Amino acid sequence: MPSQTFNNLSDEKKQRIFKAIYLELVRVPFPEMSINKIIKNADIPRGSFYQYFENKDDAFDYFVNESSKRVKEKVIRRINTVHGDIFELSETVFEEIVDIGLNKEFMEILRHIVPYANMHKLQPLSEYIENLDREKKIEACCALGIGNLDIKDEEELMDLIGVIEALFQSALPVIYCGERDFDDVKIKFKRRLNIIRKATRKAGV
Amino acid sequence: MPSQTFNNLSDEKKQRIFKAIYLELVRVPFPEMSINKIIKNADIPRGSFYQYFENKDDAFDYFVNESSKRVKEKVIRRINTVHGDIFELSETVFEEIVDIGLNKEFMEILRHIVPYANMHKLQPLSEYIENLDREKKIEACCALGIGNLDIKDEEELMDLIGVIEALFQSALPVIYCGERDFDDVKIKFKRRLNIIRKATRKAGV
DNA sequence: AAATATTATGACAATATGTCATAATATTTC
DNA sequence: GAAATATTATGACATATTGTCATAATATTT
Repeated sequence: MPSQTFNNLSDEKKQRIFKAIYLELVRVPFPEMSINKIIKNADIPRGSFYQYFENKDDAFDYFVNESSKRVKEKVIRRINTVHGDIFELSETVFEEIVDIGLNKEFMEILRHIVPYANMHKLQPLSEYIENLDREKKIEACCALGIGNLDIKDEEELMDLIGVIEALFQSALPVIYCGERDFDDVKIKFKRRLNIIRKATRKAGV
Repeated sequence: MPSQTFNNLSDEKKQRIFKAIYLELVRVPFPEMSINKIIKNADIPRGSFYQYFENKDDAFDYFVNESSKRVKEKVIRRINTVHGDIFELSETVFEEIVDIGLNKEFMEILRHIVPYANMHKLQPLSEYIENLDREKKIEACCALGIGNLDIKDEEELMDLIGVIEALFQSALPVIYCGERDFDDVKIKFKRRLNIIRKATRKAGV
């Protein structure tokens, strides 16, 4: 974790450092990420870097967390627009993420990050749900349309979300690691999602 | 990919180098893996290493491929012992893999490898099935008990296997990255697996 | 045995990382 | 508002790492 010293920094400086790491990770994959290049990009002395971060991993962690925050927020906001169907939500979000691949710079940085990032950080939905309090949780379940599904309790809900997120996890690297046919990836994801959909369909509906 | 020069090497030497990489990856996670330590372990000069492998990644790739070969073979053999139930097969294999975590050295090396390995290489079943010829494929489907499931064609079969492998992918890092309660992990996997099982149950059975 | 191809070798340049003593700046205390 | 204390900044340095390359050793072919 970044040090308290780092957290105390002005937003401008923090932003500058974030941008510097970003630039470096557009250039090379994480294992080749150079602290020298980062401090040069951010225009801070070497010693400062080590006052802010424990080491390379720490800086990378910070960067991934910070970035995943933004994705997470996007998904959370989306929950309330695609009302009442967790599967439709998943499909939409997946397609959006795939389409990010159309942006060359984004594609490149994801290719340089995803294989090295702790996958847990890329599971925004379950983390979000788990951290809600009871009342908010029920609200979220409504928004996700859980009521229409054959799901008994909270445990089953988390399982369902876990399975869907596993599908994300398994499908995304395919793109960031070379697959060119985005439509095919989308269709494949949809088919797999349908298996889960089928499993949670209420009898007689 | 390792060079032809490397492939031409005697089995003894190849084995020595494999072991040297193994030792290094027991010591530290992939990003800190030191070529210096490897050549010292393997007792080969620096120049040789670079004659065998392009770079660090290349050596790591070789190591992961070589290792995954063994897991793959184990799974393939298992297909023919656990007859007629792909879900039971999955469950058994999963439990076995989790129990590997009981061996401290294994636990450590997996922790140092899994997060950095290309996950595709850890999907032995779909790769195996896809590479079979028509006749052998039907045979394998029988062994896996596909006939008892609500599956129409080859595409649906590959989807099913894909989903199950996604569950593996998503569950395993949990162990190798710190989770201590192995039983809980197994139960969670089983529950998720049951969702898929439910989805592929033939109507009226 | 000469010629050719393959493999082995380790010194080297270039670059990296993490440490540390010290300087600069803020903040608190009296 | 000056002294004392805490926080942050700084860059030289020791140490380590990577990938290259010219050359030596060994195998194989002619």
